[in-house]
Amino acid sequence: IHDVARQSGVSIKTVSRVLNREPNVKADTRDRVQAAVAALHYRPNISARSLAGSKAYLIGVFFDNPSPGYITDVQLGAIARCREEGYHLIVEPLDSTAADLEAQIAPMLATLRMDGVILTAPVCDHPVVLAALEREGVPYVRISPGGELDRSASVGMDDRLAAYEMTKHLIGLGHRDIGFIMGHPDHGASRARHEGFMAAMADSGLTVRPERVEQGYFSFRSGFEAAERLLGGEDRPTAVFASNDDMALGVMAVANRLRLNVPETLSVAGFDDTPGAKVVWPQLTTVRQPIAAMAGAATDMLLNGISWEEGEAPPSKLLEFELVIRESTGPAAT
Amino acid sequence: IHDVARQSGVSIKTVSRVLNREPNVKADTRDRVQAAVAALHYRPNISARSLAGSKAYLIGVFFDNPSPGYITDVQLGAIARCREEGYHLIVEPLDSTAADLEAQIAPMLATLRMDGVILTAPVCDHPVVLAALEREGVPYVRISPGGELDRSASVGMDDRLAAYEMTKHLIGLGHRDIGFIMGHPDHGASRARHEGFMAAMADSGLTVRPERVEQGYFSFRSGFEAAERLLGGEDRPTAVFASNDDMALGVMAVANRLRLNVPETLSVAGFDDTPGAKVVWPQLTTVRQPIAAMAGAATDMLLNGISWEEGEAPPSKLLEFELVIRESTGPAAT
DNA sequence: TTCATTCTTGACAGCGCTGTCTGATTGCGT
DNA sequence: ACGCAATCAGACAGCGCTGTCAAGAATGAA
Repeated sequence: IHDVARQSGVSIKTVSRVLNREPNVKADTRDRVQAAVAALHYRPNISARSLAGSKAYLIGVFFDNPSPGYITDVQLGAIARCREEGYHLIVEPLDSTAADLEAQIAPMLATLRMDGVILTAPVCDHPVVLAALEREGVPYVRISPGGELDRSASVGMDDRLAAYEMTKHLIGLGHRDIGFIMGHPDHGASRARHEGFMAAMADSGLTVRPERVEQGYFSFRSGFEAAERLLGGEDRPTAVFASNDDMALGVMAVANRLRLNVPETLSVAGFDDTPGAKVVWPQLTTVRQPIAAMAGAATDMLLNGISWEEGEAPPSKLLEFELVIRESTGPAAT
Repeated sequence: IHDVARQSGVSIKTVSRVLNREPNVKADTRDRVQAAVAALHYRPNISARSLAGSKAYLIGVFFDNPSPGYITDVQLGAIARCREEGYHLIVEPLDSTAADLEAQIAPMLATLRMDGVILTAPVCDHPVVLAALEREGVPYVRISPGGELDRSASVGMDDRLAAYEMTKHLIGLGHRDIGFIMGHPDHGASRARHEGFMAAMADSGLTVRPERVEQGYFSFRSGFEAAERLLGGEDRPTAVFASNDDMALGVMAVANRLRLNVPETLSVAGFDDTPGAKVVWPQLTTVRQPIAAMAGAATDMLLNGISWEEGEAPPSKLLEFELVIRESTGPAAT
């Protein structure tokens, strides 16, 4: 507080200056102030700072019930960057199906005056949420948005390419008849993954029978049910590629029940590399998303200030994914 | 802001009074103010409130890398209560093995001046964390603490009884030779669960051979390795009770690999009822912890103010658990 | 009716910082 | 030496609320 100013023999404004790393402070005075700060264990009060200044030192993370592993990773990635800059993370789960979404979010935005918010699927594509954010003038960056890429900054990965490569991996193993389980239609990544799958099949001269593509919803149960339809009869694919791990786990469960050996009789591939992927036997071949890194990059954008010219594309960043080949995929049965 | 006061023809102090539900405001004026608030979409600024007043409207959640499902549930449970009171949740992952833990936490406590923090295992038993909290005078409540129950308020469940009942369930199924995998020694619940197991065995006149109790660390891998030791030889138990689901999943993986049918040849029981429990086949018999409810109760305590007389026990709340009997346990092979 | 008591409201200071502006000092070219 | 620009430091107001206190209105008892 003022004690620091007194102890180092400067005005409180100068203390404020060194705390905020403002220019035009002699190295000598800066050192004196920093010494006093350390000696007195002084810590600026965040409320006072945000009231007086323009920054709130708060970053928000909005999500709606995606997998726990996903959101934990996002939080960890974001926090790591926040810490370095003295920011803190506010988490706000949203119910995107609620009728009063607007009423939930608008007051929060107004009271908190956060410096930015990170949006994950599916709220990152929810028009009400985006509109509220824009109206309140809160910068936001979306992680893996499903569309309107030029509406805001975003970070993500090339879901299409990842699905393409995974499909190619399966084809390389000799699979010709591959089942695919789509993700939740509200998640933008679902479409990209589906496209990647279709493209890889087409590029390899393989046709996909319509009944080999099932709609899923990213949940274990939906994967389970889709797999029952896919694998129930005599005429079944030799591999199934599910749009996320939870659904792939559902496929494994069905395979187990049907006594189809994985990977000898049936190969199974997932997407996301959630902790669950290593928890089954055999362990799941999947795609590793750099979730924490994406959240970190999003935080960086927010912290550094995002802005772009009218008519130009907003900043966006595509991070590298990685195919994780484990035991659940193998050569096609001949 | 002031507009509300003007529009409703009262002073800004009166507006503040109705906003804070203070007594001694005529119903008539209150209605007028509320109408103006609604009309103007006025939302009080949280920084100004906490700077001027004594509340920060912020609750913290500290955790160190427990399972994602667990911390997500905690957050959800806490947020639900926070929302009703206009509070917000700050999440702070901690690295309890870091040497500079103190340096991480003290500044944060001082700058944020949170109204309370919720501690989960294992940080809820970390002396440095507790000391820092007490020094800064920040109220905290611990979820499932491992000891020093009279040091702070806490909420939890009866881990010992739950383990006791699960063991009885296994015994009731005819199992006499049961393996047990202990949890992480740093987590307080581990000891209670172990005790419950031992007590149930003893009460049923069963002896536990030392080699039937393995040390685990709550991770899938540790469960996997413990299970390899437990099930590797010819002389194996007919059931394994793991101290949490992740380890139980490890047991299932080993069973799968060893071609031991679950539950015909081997029964497996877990603890926690994480999402993963339903994701394996057969689905896991486990104990459901009311995690969100515990976090909600903890939040309630913080919001209502916790205090207790010197010499008395601090408030604490034990919530109900539930045995979830699914397919992974069955009659002992005869 | 009168006075004491309670209820209801407003004026005002100030929470702990930062933004702005102004003054003091320094450096450098000539 | 002098002047001008660049650099550094301080005074001061005020961010948007709440706490305190005191004044005015209403109520009830005598």
